[in-house]
Amino acid sequence: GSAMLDKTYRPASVETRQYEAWERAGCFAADPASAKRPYTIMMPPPNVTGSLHMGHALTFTLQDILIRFERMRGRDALWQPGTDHAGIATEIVVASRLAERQIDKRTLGREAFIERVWEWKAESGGTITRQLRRLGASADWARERFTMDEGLSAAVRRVFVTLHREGLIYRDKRLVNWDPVMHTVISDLEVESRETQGKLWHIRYPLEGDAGRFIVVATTRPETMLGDTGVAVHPDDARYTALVGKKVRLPLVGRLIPIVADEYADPAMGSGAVKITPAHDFNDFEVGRRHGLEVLNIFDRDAHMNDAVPEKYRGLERFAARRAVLADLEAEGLIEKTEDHVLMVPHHDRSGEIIEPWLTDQWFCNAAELAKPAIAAVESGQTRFVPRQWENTFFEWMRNIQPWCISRQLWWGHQIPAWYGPDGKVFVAESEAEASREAAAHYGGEVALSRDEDVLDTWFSSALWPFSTLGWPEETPELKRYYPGDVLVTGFDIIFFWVARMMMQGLHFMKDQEGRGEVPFRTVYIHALVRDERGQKMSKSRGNIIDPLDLIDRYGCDALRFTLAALASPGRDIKLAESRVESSRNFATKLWNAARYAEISGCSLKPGFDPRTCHLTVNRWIAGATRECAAAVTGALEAFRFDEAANHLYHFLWGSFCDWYLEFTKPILAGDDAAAGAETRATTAWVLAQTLHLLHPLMPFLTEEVWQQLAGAQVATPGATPGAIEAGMLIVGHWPDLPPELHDPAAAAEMEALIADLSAIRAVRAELNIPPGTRIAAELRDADPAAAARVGKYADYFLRLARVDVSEGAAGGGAVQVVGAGATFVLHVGTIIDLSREKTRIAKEIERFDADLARFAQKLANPAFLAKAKAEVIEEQREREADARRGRERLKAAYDRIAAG
RNA sequence: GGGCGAUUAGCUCAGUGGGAGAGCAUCUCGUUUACACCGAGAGGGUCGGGGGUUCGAACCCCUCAUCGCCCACCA
Repeated sequence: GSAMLDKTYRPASVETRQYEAWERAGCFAADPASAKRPYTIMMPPPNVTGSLHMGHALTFTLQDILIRFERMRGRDALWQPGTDHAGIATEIVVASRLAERQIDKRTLGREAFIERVWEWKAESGGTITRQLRRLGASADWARERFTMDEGLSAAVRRVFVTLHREGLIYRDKRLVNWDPVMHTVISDLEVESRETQGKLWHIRYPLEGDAGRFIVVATTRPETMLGDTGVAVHPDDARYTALVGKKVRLPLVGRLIPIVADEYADPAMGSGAVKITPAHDFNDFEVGRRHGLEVLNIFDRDAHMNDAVPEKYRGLERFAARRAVLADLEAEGLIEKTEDHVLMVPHHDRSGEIIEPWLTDQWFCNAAELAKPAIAAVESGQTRFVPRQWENTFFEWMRNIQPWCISRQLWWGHQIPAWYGPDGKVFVAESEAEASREAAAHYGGEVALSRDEDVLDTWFSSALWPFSTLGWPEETPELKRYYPGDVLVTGFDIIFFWVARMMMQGLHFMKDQEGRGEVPFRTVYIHALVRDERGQKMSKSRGNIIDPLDLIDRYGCDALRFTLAALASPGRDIKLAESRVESSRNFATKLWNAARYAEISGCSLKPGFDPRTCHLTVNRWIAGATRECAAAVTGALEAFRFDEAANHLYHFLWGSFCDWYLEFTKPILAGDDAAAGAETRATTAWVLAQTLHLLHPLMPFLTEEVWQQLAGAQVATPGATPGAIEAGMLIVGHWPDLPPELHDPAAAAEMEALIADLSAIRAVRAELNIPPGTRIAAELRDADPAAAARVGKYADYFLRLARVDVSEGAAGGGAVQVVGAGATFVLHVGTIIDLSREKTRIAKEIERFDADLARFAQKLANPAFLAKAKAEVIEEQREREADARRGRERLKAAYDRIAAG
């Protein structure tokens, strides 16, 4: 063997070394030429300038678990990594870094600014991928992509041009969500409504030609009255029927505007009359359209008043304008009343700025059309969501989807491939040369074209990720082999932003041999968000951020990974408590020491060893338990139950293997029976090896380290890359597929009964404070044959693990009665304990049995139960009642004996 | 306003019709050579309230309460 393992596992020294070894040996690389079945996960590309947070740690841990699991199951695993240029987010970061140095983005100019962004990417772009490596992510880094790579940019242009030709991308003048500080439009999804304490002002609008009479409208945004072009009342509102068709004179402005009847007006709200500002409110826009009202834009792109308003308000920014308007209305006695009012104010989720509905020309994508096949694909199960409930969320949004505004007035991103001729005619093409040719053909000669200055929404390129990363529009072997992906793992917060759009684009552009659209992934696994231990969202402002790298430093990567997996129950947020990570670290140490013990005890893996050939019950038992654990872990991972996989492994390794099996077998290893010793050593090593395999996806570093120190070099793994074979790496090992015959029911029953006996005796000893070192003579009473045989067979276990000598005869003094599995143990404790205390203890236990018996009796005496319950349920209840009765009888006998002295 | 989810031990959470569980924390005992990041034990819960279905409910249905999230045009 190898050098003896250190006393404790030191993650830091192991992690870097193992990771580099894996990468060097090519273990992460997918192999398009392989005969294996492919397995693909597209990594959701993190922001290129980002750094690892707990949400990343969770999502990438889960993905890595799946990738390692399937790789070990013999699949050609591709985990496609990359980063996203994250248009707005990155532009904001770079602009504010420049602002710190008193440099204004706009003064700098477009080209220079973009250069600065590329510099910033070069500087910080490697951070996130370095951190992913520290997390153990086994992604195929040689295939790393960036959404603004030339290849991916070409894919973006091809998609844009194609959809435009198909009429699914078009230019339109509509109200959009405008950020007046960043000077860009954003999509509906990027608007975040925030509850705000505001006021509701009731304003009198004088009726034309009817001096002294008013119609009162209520508004939360009085400054927009300068752009009012109508007042709406409900057609059935009797109060206003006579006024419909009449006009009001707009205060401060003097324009005459009509009163129209529209169902939008809610008679129950305010006065029942509502001012209509079509250019600055989405609802009003629709009302205006229905009644042919003028659309009067009163804001410029900074949300300052423009020349459409009376001179005194021009140039005022929106809140200054509000104050001025209110003051003037007040002065004219036109404010009827003011109420406090809570309203939802739209903000840009990135910049935090208050959004202004504003009328502009933008590029839109006909999402409703693209959504149809995506909806059908989920309905038919071609793509399924796990947990299932998220399909409803997906459907709800997709069935009510609005046109997707895809242009942004930013600089960092894919510039829209559209060029304008002198007369404004647009030429959409994949390159400027192509646009020029088209223009020349159109105009009958060379003309100067100007390119559309806008860039595309970041999510436009992310939507293509499942195929653009594989080389599309080229027909690469990768594209053919790795599309569609198997699983997409992500949080619910980007189902709309990303998942839905990948579905739309994938189905539209990727076709199978029959020409039908192909989904980008078969399964969407949606995980929860990570919160702090009190359930609060982690945020800088709350100061409750837990840095995953900090946890990795202090507890090891495997401890963090195991914790996240164990907490990843479906449909629930993850509240991360550090104590949980500590407990996982302890688990890692436990495994480390079990392996160390195996090494010290000479338990080395025997190639070709088959545990079915074991003779000793204890070995047959643990081999069966290993197979049960393997089956449970495999099933759990197949079902994305990372939590169950973690828990099964925890209990098997710590409980069954360490607490019982290793303790049971110590005397065998120390004993004279060479055959028994050899069998047990081989079994111990075998169980450990299976466990290392099963645990590897969750704790890759520790398991790899232990594997190589204990067994790795001796066991070649067919099918692995040459470097990995040579190194005997666990990462490319074979996932345990253990035969069901390993489970030996008789051996399991015997060992479980033994464990029950020992536990019962230990509990009583502890309860009666019998010193642990005190050996006690014991004899059996009322034993059934199986129990008698078992106790005889395992006398040395009773001695060592429960400190009772079952072979010694009776001695004098007080006796303690312990009910085990099928027998009573009479412990001759001499004068160690107080008999009255023992009587009390037994009486308490009898009470417990009585309570159980009463329940069983009631149930079994119930004719309805006997008539309607399933036969096996009744039988089970009968057996349990019989067990309880036997237990009680033994205790009662014991009690009587004590009472009799 | 609509929708979804949660409510089980002090804390964090498993448990989809038939014996209420785990980890951590607490308490007791113990350093017997893998491990004190350990071992052996113990205490602790009318499973949010109410109603219903059922022979039987933590689990299914209804209802209420509280908390969280998502969507939405309430001026």
